[in-house]
Amino acid sequence: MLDLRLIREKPEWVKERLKTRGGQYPIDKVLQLDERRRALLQEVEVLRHERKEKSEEIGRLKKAGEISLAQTIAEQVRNIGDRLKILEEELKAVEKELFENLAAIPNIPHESVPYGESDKDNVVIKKFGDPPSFSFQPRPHWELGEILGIFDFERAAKITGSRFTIYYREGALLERALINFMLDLHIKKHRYTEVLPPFIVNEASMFGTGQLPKFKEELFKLEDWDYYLIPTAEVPVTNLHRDEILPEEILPLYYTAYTPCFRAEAGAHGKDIKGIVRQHQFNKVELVKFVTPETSYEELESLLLDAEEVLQLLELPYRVVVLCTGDLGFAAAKTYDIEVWSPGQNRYIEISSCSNFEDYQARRANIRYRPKGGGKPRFVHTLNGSGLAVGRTLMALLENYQQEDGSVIIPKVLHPYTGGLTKIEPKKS
RNA sequence: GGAGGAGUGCCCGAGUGGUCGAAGGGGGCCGACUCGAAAUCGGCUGAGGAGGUGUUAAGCCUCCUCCGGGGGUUCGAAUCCCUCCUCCUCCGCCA
Repeated sequence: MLDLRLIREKPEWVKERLKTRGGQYPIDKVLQLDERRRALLQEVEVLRHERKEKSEEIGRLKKAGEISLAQTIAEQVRNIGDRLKILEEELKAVEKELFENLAAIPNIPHESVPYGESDKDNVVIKKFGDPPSFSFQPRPHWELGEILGIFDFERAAKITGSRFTIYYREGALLERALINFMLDLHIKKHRYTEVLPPFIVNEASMFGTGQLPKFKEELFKLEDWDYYLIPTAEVPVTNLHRDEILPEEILPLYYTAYTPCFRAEAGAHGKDIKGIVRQHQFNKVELVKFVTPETSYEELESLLLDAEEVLQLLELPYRVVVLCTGDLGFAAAKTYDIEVWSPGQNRYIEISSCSNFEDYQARRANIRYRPKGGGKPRFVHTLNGSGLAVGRTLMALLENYQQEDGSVIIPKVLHPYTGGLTKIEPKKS
């Protein structure tokens, strides 16, 4: 949520900055409702004050035994009450509409974000490693999965439906190894605090991070409950501190969480239908930070490096792009995507998204901190990034470490997590 | 799932229709005492919003809202009624 005061004071600047995202946002509507709200509020407050004073007067008169005078005044106050009721209802309606419109406005892109209309305008800012060269035609991971006997899409479709996968043996082991490897790296080396949150959250949490109300069609909702399956650990972890005032001394807070993620993938028909790239359920290790406003852009850079290190240690080639204004997510002010190289599909595929939300989520979720030495609470800045999407990491690992016979070498850093397994051999059958 | 009990400020805790944004205590901050500290004494110490003053600052002033959430009764609600949520105790069930 944007600061209403900012919109009130610099409407033209806000409009101009939001124009870079493309799309239409109800700034004028907000301004108009804000004005109406304040006019009504003043009227209401005058009446409330009058009612309060007269009610107190009645109390005094009754105590003094002036019953009939008290009744006369009570009659007057009833009239005030009737008028108030009408005005308060109108005020409430205006506030609701104002809130809804304000909540529909996305975050303002940071000034360092390049202008652009779509993902084609994103800018590559760094590359790590070179795509490996193969003496044979590298296979996509779903073919390797077949050879190795570690994926089962058919039975997953039977049990649930499309876009679900079953992992067997080394596939399941490797997924588990990757989760533990990533968590250990972030916990021990990068000093994040491990969290294992609920995978189902309520509506207020979804609102806090910006998934609701606008992106409902991308979520799985539990029938007859106002509960949703999380699309990312960002939701429960950022909402850890919803409606809290944190002492500045404990900032910055770093959290890492492994969770499954559930996404409806509405509007993705026909996209990435093969393999494990786009699933309704996938595993992810997430990084979340709560920081002071002054440090949030440095924190974004270090968050990105923390995520990148996973790929560096796995020796998987990747590049980092900065999302342009037109491709930026709703709540983000700036986002870096990490894209890993897929030899089997001959393209870079997004494996992490690291964003600074500034105070946009903090305002929606009411997450503040008390400055050192006291003073008014201020909104924190929140950040998060994948560290990393586990399924896609497994995909990259299979494709980049594949051998001609379909076997796959397991990189050294994972050996402590695979019980000594160093290579996956083709299934004998 | 059934039966009871409870939710008040940073924490504990009083308040059951009128001047209560809320006694008292703890904690924290400031000051006095002290070479310094402890103890003691004094003062200050919730959040949000609207308006005024001020350089669209700090500060100051006036007012409104908030005693788990929402709704209602009343001239007036922390206090009465309804409803939802959360926590605790007992029973049942269960991994």
